Amino acid sequence: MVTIADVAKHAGVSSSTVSYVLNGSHQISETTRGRVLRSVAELGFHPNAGARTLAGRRSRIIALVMPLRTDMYVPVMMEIAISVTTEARRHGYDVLLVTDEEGPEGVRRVAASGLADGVILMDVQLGDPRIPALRARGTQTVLIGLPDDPHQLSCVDHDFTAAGALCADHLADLGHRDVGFIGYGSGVYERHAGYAERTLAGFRERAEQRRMRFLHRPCEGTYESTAWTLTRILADRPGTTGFVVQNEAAIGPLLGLLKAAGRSVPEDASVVALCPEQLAEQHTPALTTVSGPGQELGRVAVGQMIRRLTAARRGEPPTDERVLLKPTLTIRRSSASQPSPPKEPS
Amino acid sequence: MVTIADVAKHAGVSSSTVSYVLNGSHQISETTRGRVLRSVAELGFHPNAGARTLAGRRSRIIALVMPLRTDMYVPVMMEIAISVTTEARRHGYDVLLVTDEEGPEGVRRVAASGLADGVILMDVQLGDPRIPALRARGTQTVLIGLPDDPHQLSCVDHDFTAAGALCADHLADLGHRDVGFIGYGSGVYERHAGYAERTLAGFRERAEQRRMRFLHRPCEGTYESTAWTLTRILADRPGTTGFVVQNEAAIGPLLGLLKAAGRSVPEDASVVALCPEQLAEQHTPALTTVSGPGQELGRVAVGQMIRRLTAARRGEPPTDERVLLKPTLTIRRSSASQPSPPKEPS
DNA sequence: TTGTAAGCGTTATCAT
DNA sequence: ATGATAACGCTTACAA
Repeated sequence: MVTIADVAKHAGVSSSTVSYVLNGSHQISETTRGRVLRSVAELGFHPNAGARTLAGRRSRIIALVMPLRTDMYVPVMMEIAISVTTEARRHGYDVLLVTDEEGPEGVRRVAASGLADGVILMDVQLGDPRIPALRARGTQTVLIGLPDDPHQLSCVDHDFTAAGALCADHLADLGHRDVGFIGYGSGVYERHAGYAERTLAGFRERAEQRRMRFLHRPCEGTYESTAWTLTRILADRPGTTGFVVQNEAAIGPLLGLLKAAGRSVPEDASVVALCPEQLAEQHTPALTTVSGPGQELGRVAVGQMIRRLTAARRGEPPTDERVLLKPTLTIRRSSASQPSPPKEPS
Repeated sequence: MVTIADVAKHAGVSSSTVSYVLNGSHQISETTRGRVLRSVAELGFHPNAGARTLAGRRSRIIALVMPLRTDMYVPVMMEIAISVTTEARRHGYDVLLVTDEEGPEGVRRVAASGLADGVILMDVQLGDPRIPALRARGTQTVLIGLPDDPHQLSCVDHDFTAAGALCADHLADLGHRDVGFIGYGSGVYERHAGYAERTLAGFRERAEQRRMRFLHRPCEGTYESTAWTLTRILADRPGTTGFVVQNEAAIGPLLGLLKAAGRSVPEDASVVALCPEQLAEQHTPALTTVSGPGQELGRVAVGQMIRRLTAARRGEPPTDERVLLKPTLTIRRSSASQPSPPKEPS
């Protein structure tokens, strides 16, 4: 194994000088700097991670905690994991994957052992037990998702409220008066998953402002449950012409069912999907979507973490940032204006 | 921070004794063992990761290298990542997520710095440049996917050949004579992705044995490409009654198109999907599938890695294991026997 | 069975 | 701008 001492000898300097060059922690003359760097390359030196961590009191590792539960859309989680990893690398950090199978003890372990310098938590629940544990330790924490109490941590999430509102606006703009909101399975609402509740709230408020009537129905996403959901909506409000779908799994079934019911999209019914753009073109007709920037979530989270870590190292109090990413409406072919609404008394 | 010395003092023993208890590396009397463990719990001691790594010359971290490219089915990658992580934990290891964005340099860095004790590579390509780098360093390596040269490493994969054969057998058993194989996009075959080629080869061989005729057509998975693929198959072989779909994205479109074409499933056409069980029930009719155990892949890979690491630590040469996981045929409602094949001259 | 002490390879402090 | 040197907290021979 080639050590920093080997490099120092090869370059004819002391090992501290090598360390300075590699960490940029001191001013070093261009001459020696060049010599050191050449030696590093020539010998193929890779600083020992354990020694660095021990001596420097930081691991340059960020822990990313993933939910085991997968009612969240899996490709989205993956996208976040990858963007977190690549962004972390850009800042010289590596990412440790932690599942919450270990529960709160897992994050405690990686934080307390100094394995990770900070923790990014995905899919935060209301009253999440991991958060007090991290706060107590003073561990730098970033949340993807919004907590009840954002004190002492940073967080970033999609602006689901705005996403819901955007759906409502779009359908209202098109002249729809009665719309159905096909949500996630009821379990998701029972756990008070923030993304589901906020989307619905944003939609509800805007729908009311725009004087649309709407029915919200949970849906598990199977063909049968989608059929049942659609049937109920159409039974309760036969005049429904607009649909918002949040459960990705229900999109395919819904389109099939509408066609089967003789309602063609977008002529007789408009569908707006709350889903990643990527899925939009896989359906027929291509879906009008409201979606947030998936990659951005990971990038922003890492940025927040780096800032916290940097501040903490300088002895400054980290800033508790709170970012909501604006969603985008992309109009494709599954939504169209509702040409002749039956006249009704205002 | 509470150190091993604190624990030792609190328990009235030496720090090595604490270490022995925690690592199980020596016989320790039950009495002292109990006392040490109690002190550990009472003080909330978490051994410092950096120090352990430095002194023990191992990090207890396994690097998992994920492909950035996502033409592989994303939920499957996620499933592997999670099963690798949870299984690694059961053996006292953590998992470092590495994307191959850094290229071969990434794995080199992680291995050479001692950040990770071993590397698990997903989605291996023929002639993968990362493998020689790892081999040269003597880094313990496990592949998920089959390499051209399995020398000095272990590997595990689904038995795609068997999966292809299973599809052929099932359709042959049902009496189908003409079948269409709807594959991945042509890019996948051009890169010679092992899983695609092996599935097709297994299917082809068995189909020939069973005297079935078949057409293989690549398919990008969009509705349009699926329509085009189906049209071509039916134009070339109007008598086609069986379909094998490997591209998950094409399943939904295919079912829709068959229905639209007036061919009901399974009465007029059987569909067998090569996909995770999870997807099977989301479609109508529920899909007959041939699928491999997703979780198992991660588990086996970690098992292989642990064995390699253990052997290496003992100075023994690790065994180069090679495991292929048998797929399972699950008959659901999308396949049925072809009742009256038109008589043909044998 | 338990204790002593020598590393492990860096970083950081303090000189120069 | 560079160099000595003392931590950093644990593991592991070796000793007792």
